[in-house]
Amino acid sequence: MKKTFKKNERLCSLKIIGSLFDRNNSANEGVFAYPVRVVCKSSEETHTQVLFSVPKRQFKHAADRNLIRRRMKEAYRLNKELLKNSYYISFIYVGKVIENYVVIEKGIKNCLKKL
RNA sequence: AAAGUAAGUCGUCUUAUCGCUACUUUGAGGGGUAACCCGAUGAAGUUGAGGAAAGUCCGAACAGUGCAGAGCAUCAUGCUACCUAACGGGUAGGGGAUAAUCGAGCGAUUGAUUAUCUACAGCCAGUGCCACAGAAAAUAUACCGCCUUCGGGUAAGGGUGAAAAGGUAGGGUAAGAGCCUACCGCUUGUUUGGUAACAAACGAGGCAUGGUAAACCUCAUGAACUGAAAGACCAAAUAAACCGACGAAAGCAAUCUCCGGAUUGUUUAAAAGGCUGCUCGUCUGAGUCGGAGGGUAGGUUGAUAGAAAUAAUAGGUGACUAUUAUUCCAGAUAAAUGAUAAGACUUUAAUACUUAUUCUCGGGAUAAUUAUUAAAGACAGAAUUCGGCUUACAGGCUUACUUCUUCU
RNA sequence: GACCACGUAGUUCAACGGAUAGAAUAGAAGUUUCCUAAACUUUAGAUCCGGGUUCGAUUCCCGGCGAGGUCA
Repeated sequence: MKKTFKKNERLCSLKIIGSLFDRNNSANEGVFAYPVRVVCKSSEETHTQVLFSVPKRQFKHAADRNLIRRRMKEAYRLNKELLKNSYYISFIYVGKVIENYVVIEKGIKNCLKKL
């Protein structure tokens, strides 16, 4: 499997995102490994679709949010062969400080292993 | 040479591997009669954040709505000239305030230099406010005082206060007072200089006008409103339904007719609505307004060749402008510029070596050079686009000024 | 992206340009009680920050900072 991350691997549909964050939907499952929280559900499509989110409440500056999102994206790109089935996944950063790349990669790896 | 201040300017770099955005070229194969289309999480190449991209404080472009027009309201600005597409921005100039230094005069006051600041139209159009203190805070009906012919006259003195009815000196007077004189200040007229703000000179007025307009307000100038979630096109979806309130008048003509009427057209009237917030006025006119609810919520465009950038020359004190040449320099949309490794550069700290200075000469302290190790490299991320302003910012460079030290 | 309002004691709110910035609660100390509660007495507490206008600013003006809200 090639280590690419193109447009069709990203989760863009507003409807699916809405259903993913609907608290009443029992199909969603959650996984946690510091500093990342994962909300996901299984999909019928051939590719797994992913979104990354960093809360504005914790990180005020857009430059910080961009940095964290890019590190998470990189970690997912290099480790996504760990996944067997296809999912809709949202990665949410819950750390209070900006962690370096090693810590974020460890968290993403653990999440993907649990799935 | 160092430090500080001000202005301007730059604001990390190189290589490798993996990956992202856009564009160009290519195309295993598939579809189609053909033109051509699709196209491998294909391949190759080029390209990809800022001086503030930020705050959203001003001004425009652009777009929509509206536009017979008039008035009012509302908002903004406010010394002068210029720059500019425009501006509440900038440049140059004028006036003013504060502080320091050096002067002139008995004094009131005032001249020069330097630095900093300056929302700097109008309280002789009107209205309001001016706590406490003080006799009095603006129409001085005078509290004490002074004088008196006992009717009154009088603002010279009265500790206050941010502010007290022009000031200083002299004359004058019953006591006083611009009542009079000189000087200073103020107001005002003329002339001269300057594009103008304004300045200077020569008169005139006895001074009438306390402060406050970042108080209401007046005057002048400007502004129609909304804001890319604007707007245009394509696709998809559906509901001309439901509930409540208000309204649906009359004439003529044509058609249909079960002769009761119904439909359509037209004229007048009218609920209501449009025309920015209001009024006048004006237009449309059989539906209008409100509630609750349903559906859709994808794509293309707007949207990146411009009041563009760079360089040279010319004009201007300057902001800036003109001409010529060259260049094409992000275009994402749940939102592209990243990760890892190695190296360079800069800064800081520690250790070691060497040199210099100094001392209580055991050694220590300070400064500089070199080497090694470690840490750090700011503020901050395009979202339609420009011109400004404001704010954040490690460090480097250039220019000017000031201060002190060393050397010549 | 565009736009709109707000900031006062620990908390919820007041306050014409005139000051010792007020009230209710919460806090602290004391009185009362065998102890606690209630009650009473006392006390310490704040104008988001920096400039300006004014004799004087929580209030007026400008700039920042913070925390909110609206839109198809």
